[in-house]
Amino acid sequence: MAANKTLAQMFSKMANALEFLGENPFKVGAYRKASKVLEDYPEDVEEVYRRGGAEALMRIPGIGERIAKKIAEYLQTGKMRKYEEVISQVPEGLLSLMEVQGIGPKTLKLAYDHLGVRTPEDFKRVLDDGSLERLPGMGPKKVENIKKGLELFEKMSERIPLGLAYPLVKEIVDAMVRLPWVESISACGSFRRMKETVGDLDILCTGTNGPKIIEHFVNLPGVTRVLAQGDTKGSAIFQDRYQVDLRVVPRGAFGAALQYFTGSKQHNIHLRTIAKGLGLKISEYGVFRGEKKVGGEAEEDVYAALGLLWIPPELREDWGEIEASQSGRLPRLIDYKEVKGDLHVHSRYSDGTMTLEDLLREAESRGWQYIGVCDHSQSAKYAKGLDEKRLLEKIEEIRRLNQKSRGPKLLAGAEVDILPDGSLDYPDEVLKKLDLVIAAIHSWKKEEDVTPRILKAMENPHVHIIAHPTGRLISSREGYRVDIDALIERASETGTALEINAYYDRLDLNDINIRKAKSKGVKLAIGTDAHNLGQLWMIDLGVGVARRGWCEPEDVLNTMDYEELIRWTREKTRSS
DNA sequence: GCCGTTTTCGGCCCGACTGTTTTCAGTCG
Repeated sequence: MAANKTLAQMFSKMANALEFLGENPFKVGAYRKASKVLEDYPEDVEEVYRRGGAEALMRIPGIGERIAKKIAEYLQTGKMRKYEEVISQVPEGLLSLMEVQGIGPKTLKLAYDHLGVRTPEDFKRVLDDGSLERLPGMGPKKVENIKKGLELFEKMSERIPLGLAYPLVKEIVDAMVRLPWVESISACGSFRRMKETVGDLDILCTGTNGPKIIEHFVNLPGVTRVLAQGDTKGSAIFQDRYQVDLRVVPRGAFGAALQYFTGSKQHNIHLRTIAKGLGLKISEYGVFRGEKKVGGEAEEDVYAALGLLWIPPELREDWGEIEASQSGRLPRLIDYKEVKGDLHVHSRYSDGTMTLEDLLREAESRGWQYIGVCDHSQSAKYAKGLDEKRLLEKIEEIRRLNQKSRGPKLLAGAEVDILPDGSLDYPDEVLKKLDLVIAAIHSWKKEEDVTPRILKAMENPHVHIIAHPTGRLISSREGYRVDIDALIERASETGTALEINAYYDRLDLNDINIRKAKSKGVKLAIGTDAHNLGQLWMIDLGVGVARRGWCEPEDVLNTMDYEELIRWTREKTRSS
């Protein structure tokens, strides 16, 4: 998939450069769209091209004849003449400033033409020495705004893992909903879509006293800086890191505004295009036919006006959900409440802090039927992996507790290392005694392709699930080298489930790969990988990405009852 | 540059906000 990312970056840079050069804005938009599409495209374009040439590339939405040709040129020669030509006309470093709030192509061009600005350093200089301020169309306020934007950019340039923002947003919403003036409130944006990382956090509410609501908001505990405070909009930085915007809208427009601010941008553009064809206009204020408002209080209005079924936020990426809604083929997504247990946690036996009793109590309070206790295996020394003797002790304790428990049960499990030769870290006689076996790669050599190891592990009938299949960490590492398509294929053949590791920094598999796996009939298993009680809530993150991957209840093991699940594991072992 | 049950040409989502202007340009979401 490396080519997808590289090409996406090239087209994005070209879009910026062309915009700077004053090209037709729609051409700029076309490149930008192509970039976006490639970035999210679930298949390797190199593969698409190999299979069907430029023709096949053109079947990707947003890729036409010209861009397909450019992609083909790049894949064949490793170069793209048009790219080099365009980039050579602009100072590359300067354009990176376009990511800063308040700086756009026109401002950069102005500084470039009049002041000879060529680098970000040049730009900062003319910002400080007053020469930018004196140019036509500029002024003290604009300069001040750009300075603020730069400061903010340097401090918070990276996107935030969803799981870090999640508790904060819940807390803010909980605090706000208690105010007497607030009627309804909801987070929106990529947060509501459960995207694995989020940028700004947007919260929307209706109420009777906008100024009061905003005032309360910017004074919440945790606010370290107030960026804006008006009658209907407030913006604040929490904990020196999270920018949260709150908007108050009229009750009659709540649905339209929620739809609008939830996005994604591509999804909304697509909807508006359809609306236009029907002689309707959709905005954050409602659905309009001419001057007449025909809907907007509920989000469903917006979709209904276009002849569409309401689309769950997690699907709104313009990945085919609009077409699915049109034809009545939207998936019946797994619901957050349908999960009956967690399939991957660590107890005190290995490197967790929870006792087995803690886990039973936690399961009970969550209304779960089971928790899979999957401690590390013997070669995971760093994580206090269990040797066979300790493992047998653990199994015994679980059996004893289960007999006493009239409510939830624990599954005697293990997260077994896949050794360098693809064999497992316990012999089959031991694996046989477990309810649940999750196999995982935890150590690999740099540059090593671990695909053969995982494929071999899947041949073992005792393995039920492959843990965190790609090994990526959202904030810090790309993951090991692995052919995910081959994994999915073999998982499908052997009936092995793939994990959706719900730990906030993993979310592995991710949405795109989940959707691929689902389409091949592979079962998914959600596990939080929790090591303490404060991490089990992340199961919701796992369900969120499962929903983003179009999962229905029957695609996910965690929707099974306890007996059903045990039956599935035994069946899996027997039939492989 | 893309795209087509309104078009192979002529559209392309669209409104708010801000600041700099006296009617609009740039930027954002």
